[in-house]
Amino acid sequence: MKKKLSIVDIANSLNISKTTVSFILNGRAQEKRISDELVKRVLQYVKEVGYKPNSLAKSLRTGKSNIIGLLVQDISNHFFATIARRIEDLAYQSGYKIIYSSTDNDTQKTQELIAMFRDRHVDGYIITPPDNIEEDISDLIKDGFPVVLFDRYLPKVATDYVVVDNLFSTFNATQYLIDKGHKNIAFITYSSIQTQMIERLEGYEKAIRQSKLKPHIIEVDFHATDQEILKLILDFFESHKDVDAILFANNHLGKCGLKATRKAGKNVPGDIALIAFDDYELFELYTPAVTAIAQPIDEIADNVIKLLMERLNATTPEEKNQHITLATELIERDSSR
Amino acid sequence: MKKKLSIVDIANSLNISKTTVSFILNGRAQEKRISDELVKRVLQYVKEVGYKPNSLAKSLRTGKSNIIGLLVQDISNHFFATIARRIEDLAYQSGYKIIYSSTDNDTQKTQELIAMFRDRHVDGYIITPPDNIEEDISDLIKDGFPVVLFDRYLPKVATDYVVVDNLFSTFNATQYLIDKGHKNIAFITYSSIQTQMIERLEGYEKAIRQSKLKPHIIEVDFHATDQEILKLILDFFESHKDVDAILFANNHLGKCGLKATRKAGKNVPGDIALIAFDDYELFELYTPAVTAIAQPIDEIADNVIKLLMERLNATTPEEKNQHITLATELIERDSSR
DNA sequence: ATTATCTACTAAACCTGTTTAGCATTACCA
DNA sequence: TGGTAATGCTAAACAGGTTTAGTAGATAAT
Repeated sequence: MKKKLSIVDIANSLNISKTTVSFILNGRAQEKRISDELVKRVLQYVKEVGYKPNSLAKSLRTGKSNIIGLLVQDISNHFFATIARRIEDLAYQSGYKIIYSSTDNDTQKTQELIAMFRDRHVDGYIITPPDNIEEDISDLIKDGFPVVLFDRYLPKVATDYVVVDNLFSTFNATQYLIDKGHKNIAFITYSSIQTQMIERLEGYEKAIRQSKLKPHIIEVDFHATDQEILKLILDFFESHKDVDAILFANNHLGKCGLKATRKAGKNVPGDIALIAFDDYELFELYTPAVTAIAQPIDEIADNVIKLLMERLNATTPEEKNQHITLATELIERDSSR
Repeated sequence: MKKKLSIVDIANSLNISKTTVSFILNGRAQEKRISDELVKRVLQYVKEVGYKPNSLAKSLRTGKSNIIGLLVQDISNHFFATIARRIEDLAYQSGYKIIYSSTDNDTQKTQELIAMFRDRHVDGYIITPPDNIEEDISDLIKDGFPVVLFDRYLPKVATDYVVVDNLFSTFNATQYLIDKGHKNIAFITYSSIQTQMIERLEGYEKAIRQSKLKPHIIEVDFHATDQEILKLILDFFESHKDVDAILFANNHLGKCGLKATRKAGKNVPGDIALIAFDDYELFELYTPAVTAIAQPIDEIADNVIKLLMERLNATTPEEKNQHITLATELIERDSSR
């Protein structure tokens, strides 16, 4: 095991001060009037022996880490995993590393994770905020950390965010079902105060209201197991035999919905039409293929990173916040034809 | 913004030395003969003002970080995402945080990531190794870092690992198809020198050989796109009309296989029976439901963490390595009936 | 000749903890 | 009473970088 070299070793080997080495390695040679000849000699030697500065020491002194903290609701969920993956790649290209973790929508866990990230001197934050986290996020911002939210935002917190046009998406999907002649359209969602969920509900309600139809809303507890969700939906089928279409507020509910319709022996779309929010391969390959509201995953990731990089590279803290709302796409498939 | 407290602030406020504070906070009060009265006073005050030691400074001095580096092939793949999620939870319970990243099976990227992890003073490593990474992993081990591999292992590197019984799994699945009367069973895999892939191929070949059947093996390049894989399979269907069963070497190939059989208009399992390695919800919900070799995801994660924790807590470096091989389960569904 | 300016560096402080070595007191013992 | 041991705590070194403040010597300006 070759012992790791330190900047002092480099300085000693070249008989110069570690200050000089530090200046050169940080590109401040010109500014500090280090001769070109010495710069070349140091760079050459450093390359030769493969010296890499200890980033802990660096972070300790500078307060910067070149690390971005990414907090998603659940990394094992396809939507978040894919976005996380792309964010990771993009950040990497800009010289940043990512630390990520799942919040589980658990406020306390999120608080602990934020504390850990702060402690680790993370440079910026990308977060899908759980409930009641406003204060912690505000503190981050107050303390000058760049924060970008996505998927949802916090109305009471002024910060950058990237979301999709949830209200229009469900309005449009519901209208689509109405246009197909469906009269009893149900909406299955989580009971949540998060913006994306509220907006999706509003979009549904707006379309239903406009057409003077009767709303059917099932709210599922966020911590309900798949079994419980399944049972809830099956019970709903029992008590609402007239429902002829369902809109699911996210991919997980959609998946449970598929299980439920199958178990109930419903013919899709003959007996009942289905539309899910957030497309993924299951909906594409399922028989019959499921109509879905596809979120622009790559675009979301691209914009999140773009906003964060702008803030990280800004010399003065930008005062006004940027809010990006992206369009979704209704992908029509067999389940709603 | 309240400025972050340092151990010096604590010491000054209490008019004692920061050494004393450090000893107390690290539970070395008894050993260092600090009076119980003072211990109580310090602990009380620290709690009161909410002081948390700066972990960067701590890591810099001690060389320990309470962070585990997790390198999986692709975090957006369901199998890895789920394992990563569970590993994260388990590590968290033991007081460790996880930094994870995707290797993409790219050797150079993996080397860079390992360098970054080392640099960040990560305490231990969990890795699904790509090709040609033997030397880097050996270096880690030589330098005393706990390393646990999973999903595959490196025959030339002596370390702990957790894998499944790949050979038996595919042997068993192939035999299952043979018992059903299939005569022309194909195996679709990646051209890979990784142990898990080699073993899966061997299991298939062994069963085919025992029954004196003719092997049909398609090897797909790891970097092939879904489109290319699809085309390859469709071409294979064209040129091998007699094939009546396919075993896929992993979930992604299985997914492409579903698309292919659908596109080719094949009746499953009438025309052709399918079995996929590595179960997930798509296979469960697809019509017809796909028979799959289910890996014990939770058990894999549990054992990986168990092995790593044993090494992390060991006072002396354990000489002999532990190799854990877990059983898979063949989940019979419609696609092979 | 003296002062100012510039060049090319560097010593020492700093970031925030941990760890080593050691220093007063008091207690104990012969 | 003098020597040893135990008690209770601390100063300073250390981890490995960055940054501030400054220095020695050469050149230019007054």
